[in-house]
Amino acid sequence: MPTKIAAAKAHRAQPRPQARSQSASTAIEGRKSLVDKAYREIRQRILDNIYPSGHRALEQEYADELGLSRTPVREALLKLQSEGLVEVVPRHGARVLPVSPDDMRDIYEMLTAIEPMAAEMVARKKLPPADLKPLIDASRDMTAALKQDDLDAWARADERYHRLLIALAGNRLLAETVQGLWDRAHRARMVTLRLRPRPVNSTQEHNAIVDAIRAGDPAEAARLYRAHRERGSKELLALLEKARISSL
Amino acid sequence: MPTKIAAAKAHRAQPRPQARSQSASTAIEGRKSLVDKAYREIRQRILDNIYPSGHRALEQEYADELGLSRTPVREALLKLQSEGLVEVVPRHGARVLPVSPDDMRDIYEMLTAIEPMAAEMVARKKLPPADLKPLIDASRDMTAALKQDDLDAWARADERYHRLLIALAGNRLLAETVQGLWDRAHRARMVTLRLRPRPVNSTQEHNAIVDAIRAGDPAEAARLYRAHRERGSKELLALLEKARISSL
DNA sequence: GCGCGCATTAACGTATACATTACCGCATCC
DNA sequence: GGATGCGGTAATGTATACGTTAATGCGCGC
Repeated sequence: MPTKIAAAKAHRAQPRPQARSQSASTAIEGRKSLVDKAYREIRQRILDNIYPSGHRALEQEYADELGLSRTPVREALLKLQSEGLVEVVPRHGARVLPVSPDDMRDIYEMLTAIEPMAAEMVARKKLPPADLKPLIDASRDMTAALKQDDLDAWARADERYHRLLIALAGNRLLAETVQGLWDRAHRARMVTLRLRPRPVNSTQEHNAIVDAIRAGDPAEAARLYRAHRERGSKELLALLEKARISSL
Repeated sequence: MPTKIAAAKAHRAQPRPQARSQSASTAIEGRKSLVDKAYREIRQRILDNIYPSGHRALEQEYADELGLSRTPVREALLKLQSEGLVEVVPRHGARVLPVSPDDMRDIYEMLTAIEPMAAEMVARKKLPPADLKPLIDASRDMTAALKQDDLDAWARADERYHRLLIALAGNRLLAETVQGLWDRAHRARMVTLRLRPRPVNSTQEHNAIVDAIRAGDPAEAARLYRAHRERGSKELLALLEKARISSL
């Protein structure tokens, strides 16, 4: 076997010196992989609009921003692409995908199909009240947030409510699919949150759905949830249209 | 800028000499990326049962079999994981995911939620008969295949029917989601195809759904489709249970 | 004889090296 | 003036290097 000599070469990228072994510093808390860190960080920045719709950057640029090498960043971007949040274009970097009203319509059609089914399944289980407690809490938090005009808190409780409900259905595939759809629609929801009247209807509807579930009435739970989704969807799309928003 | 010297070092891994530049040999035909090659090859081997359900191998082993390095293989495996075909377990390699009856239940619950919605949307469109022609053809092919006891042809026409119907709904997200679900369930469907009575009901139900769509009756189309899915799902799961099939 | 802990090792996660190649600008030609 | 082709450059895709760590087996203590 020939001895391999890697000759010294000038290279394009500036020699970013990088602390390699940081095991002593981050002791317990930072246990996750760097792929995961990159994934979560980039995802969060997209959802928080730090990387706004259309934002585009090269793999190396994301890597520099996060203090990582390209490898984990690349894997994270591929995952985000599979979830529909970014688009990786070979020589142009990864672009944060805009969401058009048409996209929103598609997303809400899917949610209108899936979420009522989840509610139906939960109602059919006739769960003990203890299991429904977190759902009821979320519902109550929505009411409270609304009373204080804290729209962000309201939105958080809303998301929590839906996430809990979906989880109770006991179908992981369904839960993950719905979560992905919510992620895609997140920015649009945040924008329209302040363009629309106070979400009093939504909050009442959530309570009604919980009631139907507690009563063990699957058909009614599904019907109410579907009505909830259809109303919300219609309002949202009308808002986008009225505000002449062509993409978010 | 400091000149960087990479010193020659001994390394643990045996030096698997690898033809690096093969641009002259594979001129035109092999245009795809190696990630894509790995992805397609591994996927095909899974579908062809060359890598049967439960098959497990290390990244390096897949790489050796395909004559690639770990990098593209790893990306391909991650993609296959996101599609639900394999599971990557950190120190145990990538395992071809068995599909359990529980998995089938989850998949069919999703389909039961989504597909009736698609039928409803199609019915609401009141499409001209010409657009429904392919659907009707597929339906007719199913009847014909059944008459000839050609179960494979029947299954193909069945898949075609559903794919067409889904496509007519005009929601790409929905279509892709459903297609992914069908793919996951494919192996199970193929196995049970010959364990069950001739699918006479299915075929009739398909015709009824087309009729409802032609009549422009969304509620009825959805109702029929849902009934179709629920019956099919129940039959399939009962079969798996009776045959004591714990995974496929 | 059994279980616990340490050493060994190999698989992975990550960083880095490097060849290829698409893209961009510029110069030349029509 | 505009199109076209060429060279330079930079971004990617892939290979490889390498540190960390989980799994495994063995020895020692009980």
